[in-house]
Amino acid sequence: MPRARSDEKRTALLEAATRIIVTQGLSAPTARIAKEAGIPNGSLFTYFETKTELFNQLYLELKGEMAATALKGLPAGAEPRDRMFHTWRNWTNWAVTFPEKRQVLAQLSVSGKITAESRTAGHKIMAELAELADQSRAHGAMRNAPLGFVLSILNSVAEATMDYMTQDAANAKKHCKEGFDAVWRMMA
Amino acid sequence: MPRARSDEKRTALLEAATRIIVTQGLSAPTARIAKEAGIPNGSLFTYFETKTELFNQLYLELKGEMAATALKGLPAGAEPRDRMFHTWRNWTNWAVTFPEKRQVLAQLSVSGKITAESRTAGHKIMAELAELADQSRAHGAMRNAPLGFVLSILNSVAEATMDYMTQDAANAKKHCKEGFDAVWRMMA
Amino acid sequence: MPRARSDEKRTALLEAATRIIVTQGLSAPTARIAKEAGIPNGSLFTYFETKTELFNQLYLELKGEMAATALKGLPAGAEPRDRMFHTWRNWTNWAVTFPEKRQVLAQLSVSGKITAESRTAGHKIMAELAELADQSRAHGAMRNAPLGFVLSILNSVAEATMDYMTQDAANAKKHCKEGFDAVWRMMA
Amino acid sequence: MPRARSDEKRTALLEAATRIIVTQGLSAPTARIAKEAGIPNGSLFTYFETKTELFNQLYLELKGEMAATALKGLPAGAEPRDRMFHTWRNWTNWAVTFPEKRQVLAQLSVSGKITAESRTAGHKIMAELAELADQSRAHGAMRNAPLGFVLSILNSVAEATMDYMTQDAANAKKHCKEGFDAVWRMMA
DNA sequence: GATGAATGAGGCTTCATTCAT
DNA sequence: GATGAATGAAGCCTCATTCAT
Repeated sequence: MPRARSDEKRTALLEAATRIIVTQGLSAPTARIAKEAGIPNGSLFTYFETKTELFNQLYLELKGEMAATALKGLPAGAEPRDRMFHTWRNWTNWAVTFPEKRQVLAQLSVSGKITAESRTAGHKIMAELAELADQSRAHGAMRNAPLGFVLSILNSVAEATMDYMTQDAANAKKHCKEGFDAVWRMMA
Repeated sequence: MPRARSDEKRTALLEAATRIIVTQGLSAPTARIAKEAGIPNGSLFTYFETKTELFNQLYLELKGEMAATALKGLPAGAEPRDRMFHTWRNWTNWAVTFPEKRQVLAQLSVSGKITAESRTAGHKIMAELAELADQSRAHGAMRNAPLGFVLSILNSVAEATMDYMTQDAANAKKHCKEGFDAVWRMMA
Repeated sequence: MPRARSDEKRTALLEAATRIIVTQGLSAPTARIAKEAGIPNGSLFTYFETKTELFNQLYLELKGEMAATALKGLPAGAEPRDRMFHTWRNWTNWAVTFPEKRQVLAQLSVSGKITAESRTAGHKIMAELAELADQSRAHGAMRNAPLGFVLSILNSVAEATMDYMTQDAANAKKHCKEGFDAVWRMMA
Repeated sequence: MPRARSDEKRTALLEAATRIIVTQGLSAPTARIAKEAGIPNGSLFTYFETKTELFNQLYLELKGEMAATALKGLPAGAEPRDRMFHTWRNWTNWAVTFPEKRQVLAQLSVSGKITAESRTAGHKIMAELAELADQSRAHGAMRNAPLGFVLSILNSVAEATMDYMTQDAANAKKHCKEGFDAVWRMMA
């Protein structure tokens, strides 16, 4: 694929896709996405070879943004628990602030359209978070469980927490803390 | 007296749908499903008014089977922890034994095609499990958290556990136990 | 076709068809008509071999009712003009009283589903009216025009009059008279 | 620059529709129409959003052509009667020359698929003819009747005349004259 | 490169009619 | 005879992708 000319348009397309997918699902027509981005339908394929390719790039984009947000300002020398909580708070806040992004990421993840390469790349993006989790559980109850399992649980409790924070936004902070405490009890 | 509506065909259709959706996703053609069930395409619509209706009924069917399996043989007088574990084992085993059913249920759940009515009915089906969870956390760390939150976490850890049991079937039993211990630590 | 058992059901079907066709057009499903008549869908075909056959019989039924109403109470010894007006009034009043019947008759007439036999039969039903028209124009301006042409004009002006009477029901009587005067001027 | 929308194809589609509707009625498949126009089935929908939209545009097209033909070469300073007759002759001749167009226009008119907008637009197209009729009846028997009523009658007698001209083409000219005389007697 | 018209395979659903019960 | 489930052909429309301009 030749380097796309305008990065602006690429971004516009990705953002439009997010907005459209939230309301119409993954079966939303590419033409609809292009229109939302203010770009002619045919041009979408100058930026993404296929619809699937668009999905994969969007997946990576969202995952990257999520990870970057989660790890932003991570206190270097702090205790594991504090570092983990810092990340947890950033992470869940991102999800509450951008519920559409989270929802689209979830849809893409189960779509069957995300390639193994994308998933691997996605994991790499989350590597730092994985390391953090590994340190956190190093002396705890799950010290001998497979790390993948721990991460999977961590992730799923995070999802449940985000759900609750979104649903009951007034007490978001409290649910965030509760979720974290639960996770910490479980793994550390 | 005309031919009576055949429950066999309905079931055949539902089972065929499960098999086809696993491999082709929710966008699988209704004609493909009908063919798999050995039934003419038009007849699918005597049993389900629309494709979406088929999805909703399949969702309820699977959820029902899952709940029934989870609660089967629940020891009446036992300790909460034992009752909970009994259920947990049944539940995760069902998922490992019928990975396609689990996968389809997951796909349906995020599809945006499941109506609020179906979701409510689905919750009702899970009511007994909810009660069990409520008793389990009654004196534990999450005694004051909203029950919905607890259930959500319970469910998401179960999902993570099932993933791992399926992935590493040789140690399924161990992962089942680990998952349960983690959950119990969290809520009780 | 064997003589249908119940004339009541036949009539119910014909009346239901009229009601349904008004709102849904001739492409209304036979099942919908049967339902409206309170009769099982398959049974419709006990009374009418095909949908087209139902249309043809309905056509004749409506045409017959229209003609019978138009000629009811025709004063035997009166002047042609009076006889004609009597008929005209009955005719247009029928249309205003049963606009659905008139509309359905119109739809059927242009549908391309009415057989030549039905049309011929329809003309026979209107024969008396034709004779009346023939006498009316016998000494008038159209005395040498083909009778068919005269009838065609008579009919089309009647249609226009009915439209106006229906549209402006408050002055129906006036429009009825105006229409008749116009026709009379034209043919007599 | 992309391919420009081709007016030729649009016209081909409209003409094909006319030909097909004459023989198969309004229920003719869009695919059949596209094929007749030598255009792929999907492309029909780049020119007309829906089948109904195609019908509405065809209706307006035909009505426009009819009106334009009727008023062509209208003698500016002539007597009302002459102006009216000029129009009448053009009008009925058009119908005899293009019986399919007339028939299709009739079918569309009663189809229930023509929107109120289209009808209004159709009336506007006929506005000049309406004015002509208004002048013609200004001092005649129908001077006090609602103009709409007069137009309706004018139109229906025209239809009857066209029928007869088509049916008995050898005497078309005579029937044309007879029809006009009848109308003139009626309104002027 | 940018544009948007063009394509045609394929999907969901409808429905007249038949026929098992 | 009465019933309503069964059938499968067919219709309208959608849409990812291509390509003429």
